[in-house]
Amino acid sequence: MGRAPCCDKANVKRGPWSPEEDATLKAYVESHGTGGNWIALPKKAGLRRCGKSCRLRWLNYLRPDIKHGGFTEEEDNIICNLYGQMGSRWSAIASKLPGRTDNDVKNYWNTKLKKKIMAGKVSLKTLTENDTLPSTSTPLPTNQSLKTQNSPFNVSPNQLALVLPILEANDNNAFTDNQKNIISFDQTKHHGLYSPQVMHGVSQIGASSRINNNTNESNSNSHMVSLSQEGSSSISDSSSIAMNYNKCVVSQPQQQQQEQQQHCIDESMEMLVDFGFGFPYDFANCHYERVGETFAPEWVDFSYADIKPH
DNA sequence: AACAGATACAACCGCCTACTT
DNA sequence: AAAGTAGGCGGTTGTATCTGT
Repeated sequence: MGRAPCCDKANVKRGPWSPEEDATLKAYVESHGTGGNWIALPKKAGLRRCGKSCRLRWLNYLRPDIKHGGFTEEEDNIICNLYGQMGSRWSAIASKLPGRTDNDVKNYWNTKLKKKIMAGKVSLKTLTENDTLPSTSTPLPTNQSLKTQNSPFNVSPNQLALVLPILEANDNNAFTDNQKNIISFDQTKHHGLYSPQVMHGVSQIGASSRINNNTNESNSNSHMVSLSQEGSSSISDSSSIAMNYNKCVVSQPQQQQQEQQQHCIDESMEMLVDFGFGFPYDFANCHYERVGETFAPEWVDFSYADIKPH
């Protein structure tokens, strides 16, 4: 049984607010305050609206100090920097922008700012090894700790995305039928889509061998992307877990090639994972190299951020 | 002028958390 | 301590408006 609804949906008005409703709510809140109880407020104010709806209307639209539209360049930069540091914590980001609401910032990001970044008009702060992660996250595990990680359940959600593929790496059946509702896209056609500003390089889990997909041993350039939203026409930022199973060559530094040649050709997993950071950190392309019986992450390439299928 | 598709943004939904009983 | 509840939040949807054909 689900949770009880906050109001009687059949008897409350929904949809856009009329000027009269706005005036009623504004007058009531200005003269009485919210009373610390939004659920009871609409009845007291004489509105046929859900309390949550009233709260949202007040906070996002009617509050006297609200600014609408016309984000400045300075605000763009603040949003980009904060997003780079904390991801899609819109409320926290909006709190640094006087007069802006979380909804406003979120909409602005989704409809305009993201495109500006992709066009290279605004740069996004890139995490480096010296940067700290958002305070709500524990640091990403080191390469070593990931390799020996047995249980994903004592780590943060951000880490979970990194650990899950290891557990499921050998098991294509770990994915549900819905997840196998797959769009394939060609890496070679998307490799140049991202702007230089959008995260590429190697994550904190450490750099090592890079996998060369352009060799004959590489059996496919086709990556499989599972959708979390059936029927969606594009991969959303929050789509999670995609996979491809490849046989490919691991490039090694010249001097090591001869002695390690027998290890150079190996099976690897490549995965698109959701780190929970939101764009552009989603869709890191994780490469996993077989180590003994398990797969261990070798490097993470963020260059696939925000790719779209064709 | 009419239509289709894209865009912007307001509003809703449902989950999570903190607080109260 | 457990259960119930409201507030807060991020993700998603609905719809009005804009733009291109």
